[in-house]
Amino acid sequence: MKASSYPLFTQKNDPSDAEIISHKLMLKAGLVRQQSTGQYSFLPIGYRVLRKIENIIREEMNAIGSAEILMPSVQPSELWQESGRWETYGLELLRLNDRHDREYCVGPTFEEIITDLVRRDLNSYKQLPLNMYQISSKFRDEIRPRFGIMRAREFIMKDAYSFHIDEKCLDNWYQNYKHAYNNIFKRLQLEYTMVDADSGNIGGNKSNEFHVLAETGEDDLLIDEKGIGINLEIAKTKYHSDDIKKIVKENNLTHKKGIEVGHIFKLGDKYSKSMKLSIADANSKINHLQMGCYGIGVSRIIAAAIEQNYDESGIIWPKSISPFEIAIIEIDGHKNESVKSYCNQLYQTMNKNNVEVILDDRESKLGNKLHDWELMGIPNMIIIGKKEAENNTVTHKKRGDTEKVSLSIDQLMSKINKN
RNA sequence: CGGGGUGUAGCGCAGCUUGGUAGCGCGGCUGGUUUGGGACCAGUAGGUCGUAGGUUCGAAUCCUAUCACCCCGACCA
Repeated sequence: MKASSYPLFTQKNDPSDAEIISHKLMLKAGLVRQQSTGQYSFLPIGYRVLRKIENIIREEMNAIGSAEILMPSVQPSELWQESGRWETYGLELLRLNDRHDREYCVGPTFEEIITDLVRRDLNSYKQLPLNMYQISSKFRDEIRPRFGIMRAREFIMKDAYSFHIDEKCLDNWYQNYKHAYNNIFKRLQLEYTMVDADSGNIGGNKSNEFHVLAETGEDDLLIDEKGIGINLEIAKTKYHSDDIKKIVKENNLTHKKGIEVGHIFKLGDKYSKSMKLSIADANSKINHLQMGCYGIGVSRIIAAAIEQNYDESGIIWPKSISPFEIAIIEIDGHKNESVKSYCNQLYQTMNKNNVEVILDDRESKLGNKLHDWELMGIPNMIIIGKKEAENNTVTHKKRGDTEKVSLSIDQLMSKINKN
């Protein structure tokens, strides 16, 4: 990509309607723009980050044998009436009618759709277990959306569903997903924790939450040194406050704030029962299927990652989700043909080596360009002017470092390949 | 839904109390001088002041209604 023909939307002034740092920086760095309350468009830089996160999730889902699908987001009321949630889900469910006055809702979650999908096509227990996931927008008509993309009405979620002949199989797969989730959050390079949790409106009897730790988190967590812990809200329902104090002392737990970015549930037969999804097992005994569901707030992870990684200059992306690996910053290329062609050459080399690079060939001053790429959080900046073009070197500056290092192109490439 | 607040140029804001037909900074464009961390000078474009109605000779300003957005709370991934 070349910046001269790539839509960037950085701003110099702080946006007025943002409170928390991630929201401010996402607007300022031009990752998103608000469309209406709780709804955002992803601009090129923001969408690249989203895609990076999606791909990590995809790889780990595929690795445990969960298959990607895509389901329609406008869902008929009949299925929701069958599960009982047409009544119980409340105002958060956005309902609408089509031209024939048939009732629909915009999917906040997809248990009904996938249960219906599976019951139509499942013929034998031998086809089990089934594991499928999708990455798509969900709509929840929140009472009060806030903090930008953190609590949006329309957001991107990965939702996986599993179907099993018995609880033992569900338990195994629950562990598989747990494992995959740990891999995902490790690869995202975020400081996170997994806690026991309540399963809320979704139902079932066992669930775990994954939280990214950040000051601005909305959840209160009690965590030990290994980063394992419990959601305080859940602890309160299970224990008396005196007992909680005792547990905190005995286990040396500390209070931290978390942003919930993942939640996995054992649903049991909640949906298979209400929606009549059953099958004969090896003994010809008819069983309701055991189900699990596994969510990750993909778009929320962007905000969570920023809450955890920023400084006064802007975002500092973990390498795994940075929109670009490297920004080549050309100094006055429009006035200096040798600088321009030298940059171009380096840019081509990087492209050939599959380095995710953007060449800043805009007619703008060095300071402005550096400020932009620091704001956008690009981990590596390569500065090239007359000096570098003449000496066949590059100047490398890492995001967050103050000093700049002069390198040969070979040194630079091997440095990149090492990472 | 209860409480608080804000809508004026692409972004950030002033003007409103005390009505006289809109201004500042940043950004944009043009020209020149600069040039290795947000340059300077000159010029220039861009707003029916959220919307509708009312009061008035005259409304960004006063009154009424309405919409949108932000923050706190209940709720929630």
